[in-house]
Amino acid sequence: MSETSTKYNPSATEEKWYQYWLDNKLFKSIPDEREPFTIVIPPPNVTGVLHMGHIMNNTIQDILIRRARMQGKNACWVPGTDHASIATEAKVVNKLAEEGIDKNAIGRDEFMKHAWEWTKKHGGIILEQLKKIGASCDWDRTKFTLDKDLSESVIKTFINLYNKGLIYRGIRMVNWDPKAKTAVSDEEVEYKDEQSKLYYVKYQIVDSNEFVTIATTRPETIIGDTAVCVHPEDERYKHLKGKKVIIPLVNREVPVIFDDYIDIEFGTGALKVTPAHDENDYKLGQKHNLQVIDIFNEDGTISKEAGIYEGMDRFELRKSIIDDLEKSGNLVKIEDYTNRVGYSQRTQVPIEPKLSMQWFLKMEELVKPAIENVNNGNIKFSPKRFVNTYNHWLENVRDWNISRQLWWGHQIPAYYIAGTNEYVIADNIENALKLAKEKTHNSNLTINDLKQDEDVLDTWFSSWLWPISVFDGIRNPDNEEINYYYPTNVLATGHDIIFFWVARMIFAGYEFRNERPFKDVYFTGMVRDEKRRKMSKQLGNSPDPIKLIEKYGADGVRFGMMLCSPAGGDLLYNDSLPEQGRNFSNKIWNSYRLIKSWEIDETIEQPEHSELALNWFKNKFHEQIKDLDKQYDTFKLSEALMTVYRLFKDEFSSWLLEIIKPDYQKPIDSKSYNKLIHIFDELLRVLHPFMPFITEELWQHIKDRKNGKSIMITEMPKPSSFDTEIIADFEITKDIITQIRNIRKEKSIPFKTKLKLFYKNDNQSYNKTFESIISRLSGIETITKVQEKPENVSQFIVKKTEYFIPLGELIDKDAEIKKLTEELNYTKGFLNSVMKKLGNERFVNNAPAPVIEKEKIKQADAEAKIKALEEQIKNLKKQKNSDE
RNA sequence: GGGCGAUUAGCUCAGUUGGUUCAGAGCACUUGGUUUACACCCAAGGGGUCACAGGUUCGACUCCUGUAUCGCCCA
Repeated sequence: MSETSTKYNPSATEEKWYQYWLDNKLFKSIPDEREPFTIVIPPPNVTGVLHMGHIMNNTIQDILIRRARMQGKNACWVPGTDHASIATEAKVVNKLAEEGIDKNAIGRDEFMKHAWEWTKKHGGIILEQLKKIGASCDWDRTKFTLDKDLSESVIKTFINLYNKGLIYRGIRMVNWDPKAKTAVSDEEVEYKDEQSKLYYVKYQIVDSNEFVTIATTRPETIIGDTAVCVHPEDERYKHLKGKKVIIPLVNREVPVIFDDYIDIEFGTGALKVTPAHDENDYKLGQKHNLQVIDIFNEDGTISKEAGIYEGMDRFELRKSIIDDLEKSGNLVKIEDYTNRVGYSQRTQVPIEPKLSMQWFLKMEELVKPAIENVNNGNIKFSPKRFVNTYNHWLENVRDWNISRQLWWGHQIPAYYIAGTNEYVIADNIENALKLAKEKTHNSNLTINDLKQDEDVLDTWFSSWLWPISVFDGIRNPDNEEINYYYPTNVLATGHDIIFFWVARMIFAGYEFRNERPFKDVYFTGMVRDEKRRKMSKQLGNSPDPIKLIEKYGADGVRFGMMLCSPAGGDLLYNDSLPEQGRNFSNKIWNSYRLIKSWEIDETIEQPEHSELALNWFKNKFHEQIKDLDKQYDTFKLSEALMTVYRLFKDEFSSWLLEIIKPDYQKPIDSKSYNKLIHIFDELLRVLHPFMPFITEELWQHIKDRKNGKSIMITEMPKPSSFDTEIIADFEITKDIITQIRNIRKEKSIPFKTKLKLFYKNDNQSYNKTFESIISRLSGIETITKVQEKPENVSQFIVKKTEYFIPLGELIDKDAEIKKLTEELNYTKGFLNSVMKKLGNERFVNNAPAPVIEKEKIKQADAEAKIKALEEQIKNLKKQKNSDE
């Protein structure tokens, strides 16, 4: 690209360098003697598209992996995708529906063909998009959770856990998604507050004209009622002991039962009991031996068992049944009521609690090492507070429903034996047959007598193995790769999947490797818009990341995402973020242009100011990268970026370059130039993890680089010792320069007009080191020490030194007096507060000596300053009077 | 209903074991600038009773208790 353009053009360089990195296999990792640094990507849904959350999450991972690589570690970032059972199946079902094809009509095998076709067509797009932001994944390692090796790992794991007695099959109350027609886990249910109604319905008591009134939010389920329950202590209902009531409409007689589970205060104190469709009712049903009537089909329509309303939709039923209850005179009243309704996370339809035959994984023992090792710090969470959430969940976790009534996924390796109630668990049908023959003692069985379970495993039952299975550590537990790369170093993921994924990976790690899966977990927040709303397609508030990259450059977008994403906190996105990133890219670009524009002259001496400034910057640089390392190590990446940003923009561009910059059309000495190039090189390296493309582009430009070389594999600058005094002195120098610039501005004195600077200080603390820099940056021709203040000067004080700039007639004495008086008053107030502290006997007696010492220094400084200010004001007033 | 966390400048956030590098950063804002690297720029500046009320302490943004508001997780 043209080096003369004042604007950096990202699109021209990004593709070039990404391809260069790929061509030179710079992302590739194979085990060697170096220390490994491993990250496994949170696998996005295979048919998903990149959104802002992915950008943030993967930028973080890329920053960490690029830094590790530059620290000489063997950095390995494993990419891949997740088959996302329910989400992908839903997409394929929809697509087929549009073509008029019904899933069940075509059957499992045919459906799977369509699903694979869909996956091949849409799969992997997201990985291509990740390349656009510069993700340095080892693409040769790309995995998919339905790959042969990963699938075998899942099946092997299932068999292993089954044989250990940790997996069982049984009828349980599950969260039923009537749209996807599958059970979902507790974690896949989202609860929402809803304005609904509380219906009061009266049930007639058998052999009586009396009624009992119950309150319910779900009148439609009364057709599945098998009891009415009241509290044993409730005086209102004691006479109902041993009685039965008649369910309206269905006219079934059911018992009145007594249980202290009932909340006497709620509604009428009488509860209808529907064991098939409510968790608590189910428990009551078991306790009191109640009949269970499942009134719903798997699609949410009314079942034959209900007796009436068969085939009606559940929402239709609610309307009908209210009408019917009203007609029959059983509806007493309706009240407004707010209750929480569970929705399926995937399909967003209300969940129906339903009894169903499912496979479960026992959690109790499995989670113990997971709790222990997070709490003892073997696995660190950033931010720490997520440990509480994590503990709370694990301590109350219920058995994991791992079966799904879907086809897209790992089919459960259970084989039912025809003519029996037996089944066997095996990795393939041949082995299943062997086991079946043993189990039944029937050697005549054939494959045709076996039928594999129709269900597939929960998607998370494959992703919980991800850090192990991508290195084939399940099938070959002692292979070189798993031994080298595992445990991984950092997991960077959203806190919304702490239970779904993070916790499960942790206990999987201990169960299958007896080792943590990662050392650190960095939880990211969610990307929201400025109004804190979630990014969503419906709201249209989610920008297309690819368009952003085109507009602001990948580096600009990365910069913007990292500018303010505290661990665990949400990122409020708006376009000014990548805009800042783009502006910064441009700043870097122009710094390079400036340096490259200079002609180098070997013969000229290095000016003093350049030597001093370069030496100062070296110290400043090491001070800053020490902070930087600390920020990285504590995962404060936004702060780390800010450190680098300010180091480059303020210290390097605004101070160092301004000092070094030769006069117009003059050459630069070669010594300064070479040092500056070295500094620029180091800055680019420090910047590289955040902004990989522009840093590569410029790194390749500043010197001749051999083909195949890359900033990616250079060494990250390491902090070394630095001189704090030089840094502090330079800060004072900046202060002086700023004061002089202010005087110029106040008096409208152009920079070209040279000024003289005088200073007066009675003590010896004055440091002359940076005088040449003061001269250069503030247009001062001489700096002279004086014993007495000269006349007609503008003045200021930095530390204990007074400075004067003679301005002749430009001096407005009244304004000077006013300025000085304001400062005097402030300093007096300050001294006052210090004296108050020192006058407090209890402070002097109790505070530690260094603290008191500091206060005394403050006192002395303030007193000296007050004295000087008073002197100055007095003199000015005297001069003013003599003028008049 | 239970738990966790927050409340600091107009906005988004830092503030590490109580004490002058503790009231900070970036953006935004105001003012000035045709200083030939960059207006996607430079320089300077204003702006906060650290949610509120108590307490501990010589001393509290920091520790404790309570109140209010908000957010998240779980039932």
